[in-house]
Amino acid sequence: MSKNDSISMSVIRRLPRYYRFLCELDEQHVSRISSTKLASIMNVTASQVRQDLNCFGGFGQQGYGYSVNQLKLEIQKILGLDNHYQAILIGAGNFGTAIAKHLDFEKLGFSLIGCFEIDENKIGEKLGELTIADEAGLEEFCRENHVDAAFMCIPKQNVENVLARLYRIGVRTYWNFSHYDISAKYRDAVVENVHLSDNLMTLCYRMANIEK
Amino acid sequence: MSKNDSISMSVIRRLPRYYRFLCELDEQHVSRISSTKLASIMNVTASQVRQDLNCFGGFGQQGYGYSVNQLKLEIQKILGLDNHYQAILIGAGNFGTAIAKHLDFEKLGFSLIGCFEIDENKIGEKLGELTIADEAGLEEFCRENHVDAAFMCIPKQNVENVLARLYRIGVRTYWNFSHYDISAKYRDAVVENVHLSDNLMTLCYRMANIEK
DNA sequence: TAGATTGTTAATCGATTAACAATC
DNA sequence: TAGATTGTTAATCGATTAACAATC
Repeated sequence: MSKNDSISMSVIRRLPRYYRFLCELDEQHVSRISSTKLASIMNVTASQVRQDLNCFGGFGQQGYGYSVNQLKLEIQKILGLDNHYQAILIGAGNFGTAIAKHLDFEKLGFSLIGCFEIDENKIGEKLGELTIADEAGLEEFCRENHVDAAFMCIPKQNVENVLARLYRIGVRTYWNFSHYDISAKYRDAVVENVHLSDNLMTLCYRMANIEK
Repeated sequence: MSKNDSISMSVIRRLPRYYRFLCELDEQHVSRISSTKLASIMNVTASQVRQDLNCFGGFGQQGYGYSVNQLKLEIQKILGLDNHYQAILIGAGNFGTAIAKHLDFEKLGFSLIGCFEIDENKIGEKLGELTIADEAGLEEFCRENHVDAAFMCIPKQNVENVLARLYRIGVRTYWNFSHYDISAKYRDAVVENVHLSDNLMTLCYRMANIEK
């Protein structure tokens, strides 16, 4: 709605960060903030704050600034965090478990409704509210439940098989922790990759090339 | 060395991805590749590949392309992956454990030499080769061992305390999984953040705004 | 030599910052 | 009204892409 018209990815990827800072300010009962102050807290320019927010509409008020709570809610709506996209976890290893236990999916736009494993020893165990299910039952589950997204927490070599099955049955949005290149195989898939080792290599580079 | 002169972060952050693809090609015994082919595999432009690589020197050969193995080794060297930066893990919860078990630090420029926890139930347990130690012994450990970096895998509210202690004793490079804003507090710290929930929110946005 | 492909310069595109008129 | 601060346009900066001469 409002101004939209395909916002650039640079802006989108900054939104969660705005959201985090606004949530904090809100918790601290700060009711209004200027772009200058917000920018200084976030260590960006005030221009950028105003430009970014204005992609979606005029949330501020001249001479006053922005209402923290209102702006927070606006960004929440823009990000779609009020959704409950039904997601399943593929792989209940250390990573899958960590994610399931530590992220509050309901506040991030998702509901975790299933969890699948190949390791027989884990099948049947509890993971929070969920019972870890046999990956063999994946298709059946997806037929009986509407599944919007899959969180891929399995090693690269196991991705190809499950991915093909998920794609075939219509699950085409993935949060991918593996190094399997999902987008290369399925051009129309919506994929967000988390490449931890890439991130660590960047840290290594920076250590090896101590910045000015 | 060679051409350096402060390479832009956009280029740096692409290096790990080049590295991954080159490692794969190398494993598949592909010995040479042109910028055009590499670009098509990686779904980027050939121009970008050549520009990026040329930031560091002329690794290719006109009319021939690039030697996969040589290029891989060059990038490895540029990223500093041959280092063994001594790192400690702060927090042996689900995340810390997942990271410690799944990442091959030695191939990423690091050696994990210690692991600290506050939870008494976990202290003394094994985590791979390491024994989980009492966080109280952090300073002593850092005095006895050279520590280059800390992997922060503890909840936000616990970061402030440990961080101050780490900083005081001279550990100023952090791989940060928490939402604590390390750079705001310590401007000279070298920090790489992994904000999983930010990433998931971005996925949510994309689902809520299904792209063209 | 002819063909291929790099290294590199120049052109384009997009993102960030600065400036300021509008307005609360 | 005067002061503050936005929304928005224009200027700058940086990153990406295109083009092509150099050269293997």
